[in-house]
Parts: sequence; structure tokens; C-alpha cells
Amino acid sequence: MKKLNPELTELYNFLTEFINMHGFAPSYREIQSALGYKSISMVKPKLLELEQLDKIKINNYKSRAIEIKTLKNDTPKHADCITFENINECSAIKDFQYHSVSISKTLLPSINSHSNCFVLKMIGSSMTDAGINDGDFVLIKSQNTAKTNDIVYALIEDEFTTIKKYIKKGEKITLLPENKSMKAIFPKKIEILGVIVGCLKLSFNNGKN
Amino acid sequence: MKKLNPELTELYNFLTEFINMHGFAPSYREIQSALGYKSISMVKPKLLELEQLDKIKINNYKSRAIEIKTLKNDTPKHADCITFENINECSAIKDFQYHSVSISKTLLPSINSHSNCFVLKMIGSSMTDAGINDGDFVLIKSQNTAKTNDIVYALIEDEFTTIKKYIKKGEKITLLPENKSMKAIFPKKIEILGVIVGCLKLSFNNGKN
DNA sequence: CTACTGTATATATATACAGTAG
DNA sequence: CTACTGTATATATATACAGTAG
Repeated sequence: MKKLNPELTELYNFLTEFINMHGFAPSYREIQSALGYKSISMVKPKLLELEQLDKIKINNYKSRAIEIKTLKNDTPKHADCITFENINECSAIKDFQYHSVSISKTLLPSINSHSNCFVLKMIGSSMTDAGINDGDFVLIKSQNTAKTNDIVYALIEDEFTTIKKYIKKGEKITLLPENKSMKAIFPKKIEILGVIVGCLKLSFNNGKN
Repeated sequence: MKKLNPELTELYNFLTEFINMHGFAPSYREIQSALGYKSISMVKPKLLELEQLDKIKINNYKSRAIEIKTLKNDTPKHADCITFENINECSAIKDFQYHSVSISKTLLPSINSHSNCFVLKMIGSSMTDAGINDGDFVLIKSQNTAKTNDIVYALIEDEFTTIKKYIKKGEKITLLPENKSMKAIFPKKIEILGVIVGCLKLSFNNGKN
């Protein structure tokens, strides 16, 4: 990122903040007013400077059509990402702050854009042998079926939710913790809420096992 | 997410895709043309339907000023996220596909928006005891200093890059693998390239240790 | 009546350009 | 000359509305 002078930095920041806040770009008049230019004629030359520095793209003769250029042109746009947002409906898994995690679709080709995905904070050590530790953020694809060996997020006996490995042999379902010191569950009633597709670790203190 | 009829779904998808692709909204004429409406007069009524369903926000009399409403109003905008993009400069760590990972700032309050962050794919099992396995995506904050016990990404002897735990006692620097079966490195020359702040796991096959 | 079409028009908006200060 | 100001104007764009099909 080349350095901008303070004036252009202010303009650039205004543009990015406006676009992030509104979802569309400011008009030249709005730019003039926000930056305190005495004339609207100053807007285009300043924008051209930013464009020359490859910070923005001006679409001539189009209204509110300034684009912010990302560092790389091949950066996936939002549409090419899968976003996991948290929900607040889990007994075993707390933490009510808002979280979101977005990753490139290329990282999870199995997920299509119609999938409903969410993130939960893991509580407990029942899955440490699968690399999911207490405090990790678990990325879940919402679905109501699962295959053997999937790691599922499920509602058990209408009572509690849990994250375990799903094993089905004939009609018998086993939920296996990935932790040698813990016991398997043989649920009478199970509702699969989702399948774990990823795990985001932001602390490495619990990682030692 | 309430269900939309196919016609409104098509319109909604066009709007989101256009905005994601261009960074600004389409004009009414562009909408007419894309959706095949015979008259531009059809655009506003259709948009109003979407707005009534709380899918978009129309800004009357403003050009290209349609906003997509997110599920939650408190969803962090792009500005509130930290984005890790991959780079292609690492001997020990391959994989040249483009990847990006964005997470809410609330998840990593220690990182400010001026930090340069990137993502690398982990190769090898030298950090499995810290929960970082072969194939995991390592989130790195670019910086050239580190504290004892940080997990660093560093260039050693001007020859190779590695990910290890950083220990400094007086002037003596030790790079410790988090894997009992591997040996520590005592580098003569070390250049710290970044500190590991997170790890994204998208496969659980290697997680068993 | 509903559900559109087609076009005129008002408004928003970017651009052009003559003028001015230093 | 540069670096602006101020304003007129062309263009982009959303809106209004009379007309039409069924």
C-alpha cells in the first residue's frame, strides 16, 4: 500500500466509510461537502489523483459509481465468500457477542451459496482429538441429515445440543466424542441441526493435549 | 429469511450480484434490461415489493442508491472485519490458490485496522500440539518483532521460512516445535515475518494425534 | 379493474468552462 | 503559470402519467 498524503487519505477514508456505511458511493456534491471543498469542481481532480494511485476506480458519467480498489484485483468479492454468522440458540454453547467469519468459496467448494451457515463457540473438551478445543469457533453448515463420520451439531432427546462424531450402523446411531476420556452417547431421539465444516482457533493455550 | 417468489428472487439475486461485482447499485434502466422488463416503469413497483419484504432499501430520488438489507441490522460491515489474504512467498508453505478469511474485529480486538494480515497453508506436523495441523490455514499478522511464547512465522538463516514457538532468553533465541517428536532450532539469523493469531481448520482427518 | 407499456419530464448528478487569486 | 471558485450545462437517472391489453 503506497502512502497517501493526508489530504488524499482523508478523501480515501471518507469514500470507504461512506460506501461501507451506505452500500453505495457518495455523489460529487456529498464529497465536496464532507471534505469541505469550496467548489464542486475540486472533486474530480482529487478523485483522479486517487485513481492514478490505483486506490479507486471512477466510472465516468455514472452517478455514485466510485469503486474502491482492493489490493489485488483478483480478490474475491463478497459474493465469492461463505459467511458464518453466530446465532444465540444453544444450551451448551454460550457467548452472545456477535461474530462472523467469511472465507473464500474456493476453500469450501462443497458449500453452495444457498447454504445457511453459522458459527458457534465451542464449550468443553469433548472434541479435542479432532482438533476442536474449548473456546474455538466452530463453523457449521445448517442441514438436517448427516453421513457416518460427519461431525454434527445436534439436539439430543429434545433436551440439549452437542457436537459429536456421527456414526450410523443400520438403525443404530452413535454419537462419539473425540476424546478418549469421554463416553459415547446412544440417543433415543436426535435432531441434526448442522454439520461442522470448519473450526477457527484464535487461542493456542488450550491446544496442548 | 422469508421465501421470495422466483421473480423477486431473480431480482434480488441480480441486485446483490451487481452490487458485489461493481461496488455500486444498478440504475433502473440496467435493472429493466437485466430482468427483461419491457418498460422501465416496472422497476420501481418490483423494488417496492422487495423493500416491503425488508430485503432492500430504496433511497428515493437518489441514483444507484439501492441498498441490500442484511439479515441482522447489527451485522458488521466490511470495515469491521479483519481480512487475511494469502501471499505466494513461502518456501515451506505451498498452495497457490487464492484464499481469504475475514473475521469480526470483536474476535481479534488486539488487531487494529492498519495491521497487514495474511493467510498461509500449513505444511507439516511441527505444530500439532498447538492444534495447528498439516493443511490448516494459518492466520498471520505481519510484524517484525515477537514476544517469548508467540508462535512466529520467520525466515531462518536467510534460507527457509518456518512456523514455530518463539522463546528468547537473554540474547539466545530458540524456535520450538510443538511436537514432542521434533527438535528445537537455534537460529544464527532470524527475521520475524509475522505472528500467528489464528488457525482455520477445514479438514478433521489430520486432527487426530 | 389489474398489470402492464411507452414516453415525457423533473431531478440528481457529473462535467465543462470562464473567471479569479496569488 | 497553478490551483482553485462559481456557475451553466449536458447527461444520467428516477419518477409521473396517459395510454393499452385483457
